[in-house]
Amino acid sequence: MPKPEVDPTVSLDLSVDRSSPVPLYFQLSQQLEAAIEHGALTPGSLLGNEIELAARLGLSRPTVRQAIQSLVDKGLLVRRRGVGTQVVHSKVRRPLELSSLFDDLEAAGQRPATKVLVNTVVPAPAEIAAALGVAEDSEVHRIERLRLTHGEPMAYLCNYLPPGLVDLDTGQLEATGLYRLMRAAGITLHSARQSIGARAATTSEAERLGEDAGAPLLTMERTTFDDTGRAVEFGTHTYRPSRYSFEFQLLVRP
Amino acid sequence: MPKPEVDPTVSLDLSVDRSSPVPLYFQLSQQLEAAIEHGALTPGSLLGNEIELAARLGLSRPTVRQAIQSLVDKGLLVRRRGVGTQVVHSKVRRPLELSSLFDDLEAAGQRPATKVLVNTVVPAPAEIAAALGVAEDSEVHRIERLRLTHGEPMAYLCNYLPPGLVDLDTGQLEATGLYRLMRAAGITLHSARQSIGARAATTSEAERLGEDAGAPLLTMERTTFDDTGRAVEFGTHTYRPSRYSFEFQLLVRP
DNA sequence: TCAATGCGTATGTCCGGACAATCGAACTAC
DNA sequence: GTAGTTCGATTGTCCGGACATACGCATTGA
Repeated sequence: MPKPEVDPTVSLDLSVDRSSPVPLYFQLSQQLEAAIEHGALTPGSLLGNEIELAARLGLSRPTVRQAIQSLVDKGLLVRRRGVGTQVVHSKVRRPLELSSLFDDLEAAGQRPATKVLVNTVVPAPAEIAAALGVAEDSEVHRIERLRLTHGEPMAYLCNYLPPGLVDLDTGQLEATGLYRLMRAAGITLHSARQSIGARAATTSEAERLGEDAGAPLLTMERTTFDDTGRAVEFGTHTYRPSRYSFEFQLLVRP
Repeated sequence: MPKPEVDPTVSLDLSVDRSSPVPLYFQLSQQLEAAIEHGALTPGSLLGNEIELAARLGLSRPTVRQAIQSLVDKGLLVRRRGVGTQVVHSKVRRPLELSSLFDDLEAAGQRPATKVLVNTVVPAPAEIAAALGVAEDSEVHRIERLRLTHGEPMAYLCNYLPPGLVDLDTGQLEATGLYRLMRAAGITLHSARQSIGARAATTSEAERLGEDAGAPLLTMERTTFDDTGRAVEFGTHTYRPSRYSFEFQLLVRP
């Protein structure tokens, strides 16, 4: 007969600093997340009821709930009415984020390099104008980049940006990623509409990426919006499927 | 000189039914979402401050905040301290959900058809056993399906499931999607780890999908977890890129 | 033996209030 | 005229309590 699946309640030492400007619920959620990451809270273990937890920390229940809720939203915890809150099993981590290729590679220790092929201003073609929500033939930035790892080309990136948003210095573009430049320019990235497909490489694409003509390529088209809903970037990317694939984690919206 | 970008506060008739079992915050958020979808709340318009809104509806501010917060989480609204809450510009809609190919096609009016090629029980190969978190060579379900639209093959789906979770009737598999069967069996889908790539079709793959050998294929590998973190499904899918691409919307986690 | 009932427990929902932090605009001083 | 300041408006955070609802388990009944 298998053992019962619910681990016992775990008790660990949590504390909050009321003099800190960091919100209390955030302090708590960070400590809980660290405990989960660190293994102090094992998958399946119960978190102990909210009332008692609040009392132990000298917080109110709404504050504790807010901390727990943020972790539920991240997919780290599951609440069950009448049962309690428990840590999700398995190595289900890292929800899907609006990811930057540059950051992804750097996080993977790949030391990405970028070669800027084009950095200019052009009149917007119809399709790009529609995606960015600007007038056709109005001026937009156009940058083309080759992203390399270990000296080998990995992706070809073509991006369009509305004018005046960010200063596109070629040197900076080669040193860091586009998203970092945009964030540094005070743009709050909010959401993106993506489309991922595949197709056979044309001759020029193949040449750029060091593949044979007709080889399969992974393609991605993306329009990125800031927090007011303005389109701030449109890009078409092609990846060498032998060197890159999209990996992400989805959460079901309740 | 351009006009100021912030539209005036919009006032519309909202109401809640206290006798309904539907939570008040949910009633409100649904009405607001409908107003946004319907166009009564135009992009950029301010929602009016929370206090006054609460008073007008006879609700408390926390309840109103909960309603608004749920729409902020969905990406429909933006809060700005000292300014107010406004509707996001643009047609930024539909966040990314853990999607079912079957449902996606049906929503697109494609009338999907499914042909079950294999529906059997096999000893789990090492890779599948690891993904599902079961012992190697323990028994797992294996189903292979061909998904067609307009009589043409569109995708080849190979899935593995742990035993005992859901009753895999071939007739039902041809009539509906796997996720629907799982939900109907009481499984609460929670998250999935996906990997999307591309490669050239092998001879047998090409034959199955009606492509030429060497043609580019879009590939997807997915492990799905339920709300306790158990793996409940592992699948490898191949799509004809001329007939399918992945489209989704990402939200940035604040 | 097995099903129906009741109870404790935990989360879900909701209230009303308080103060802090931040933004934008009007205002003031130079 | 311009720069800095003040101030009103609005969301952000937090409290303490109340009742509703659902789940799991033990008890009871057939």
